[in-house]
Amino acid sequence: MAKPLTPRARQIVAVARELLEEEGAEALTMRRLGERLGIRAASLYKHLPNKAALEAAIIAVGFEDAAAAFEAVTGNGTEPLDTFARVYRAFALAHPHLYRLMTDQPLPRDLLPEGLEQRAAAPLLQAVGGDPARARAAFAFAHGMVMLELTQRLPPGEDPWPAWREGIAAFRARATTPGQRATAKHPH
Amino acid sequence: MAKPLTPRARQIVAVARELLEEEGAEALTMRRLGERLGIRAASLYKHLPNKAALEAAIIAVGFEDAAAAFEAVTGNGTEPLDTFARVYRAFALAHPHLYRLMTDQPLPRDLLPEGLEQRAAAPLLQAVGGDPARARAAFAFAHGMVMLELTQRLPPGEDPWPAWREGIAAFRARATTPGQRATAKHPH
DNA sequence: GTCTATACCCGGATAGAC
DNA sequence: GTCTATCCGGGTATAGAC
Repeated sequence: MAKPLTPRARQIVAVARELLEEEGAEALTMRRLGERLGIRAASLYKHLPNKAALEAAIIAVGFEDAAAAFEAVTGNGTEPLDTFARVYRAFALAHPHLYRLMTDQPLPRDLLPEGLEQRAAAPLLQAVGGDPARARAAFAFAHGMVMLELTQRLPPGEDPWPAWREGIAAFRARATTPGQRATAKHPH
Repeated sequence: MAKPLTPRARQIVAVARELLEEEGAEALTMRRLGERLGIRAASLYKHLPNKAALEAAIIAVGFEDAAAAFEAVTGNGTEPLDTFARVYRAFALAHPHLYRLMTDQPLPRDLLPEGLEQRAAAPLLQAVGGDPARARAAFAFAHGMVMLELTQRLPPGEDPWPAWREGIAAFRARATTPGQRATAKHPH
């Protein structure tokens, strides 16, 4: 799948990422990208087969960056789920357009390096104790919070952290699924 | 703000919604909409000022439908948060393109009827017991789960319900925010 | 590896006649 | 309230010369 890129192609992808991050998804066109590189849009096709490949390459570096950000803080002694949430949020809000490109559509898995998805997902799975369903639920929460922030769905000017704390606590507090009502387990 | 629509404009919006739901956001153009109505795209501007107004009107009816769906099941005896989750998910998956139009961008609040947002949000606030932070966290979870499903981010072919149950349980189990660790308050 | 030229398609919106 | 004609912009991508 994921064909390796030439050095020149990698450079083009790096500039494309800048363009995306600075001006948004609508600005990411072959023409505008050519402008930034000082060449014509047509010349790009000597380096990348089409726009989908360009986007897939940007997505791939995005996941690599995100995975690296997680790995940089694992095992630093802080509470794992809290740490995950902070790093996840920081990444998304620092790169909103990149984040949306990475999450808005089905992953072009056939154009992505093998194992990249798992690598990026591993820290959360560990943070919630290894249960995949719990990990997915916590991931949905984090993704949802970030999207609400990016789309300005929270009341304007309000601190999002109380909601973040609620979610972090919710996915940390219980050891396993309770049968029905609030019969919280005591840690002992 | 939200100017009232003429009956003809309402009909146009209804057809536009069909077009969106059946063919997706890229298909929602003034030309294609004109085709469905048997008129030219230019004629649409006699009824609606521009495309933004058309989208805002579609969003408004979407929220009205969603609010009605919640209100149809409130107080029917089932567990409130579970009920909310099921109705929320059912709406989003039944109208994926509409759902994304409603959530992908900041709300055009100045073009929407007064109070509509609150009306749609009320059922969840009640379901979590009235705490706004908790409600936002639970909403983020539901929104995130739906988006993961719509963007096919969950492992293909896997049942999403275990993750839904985890989240529902997570936001139901605790009574309030613990100070630091899982020192859940007892309901008394 | 870059260029020019071009094909082909699409979009939102306005003016003015009827 | 509909039409025609039009403006002006944008996009991906290919062919072939240099």
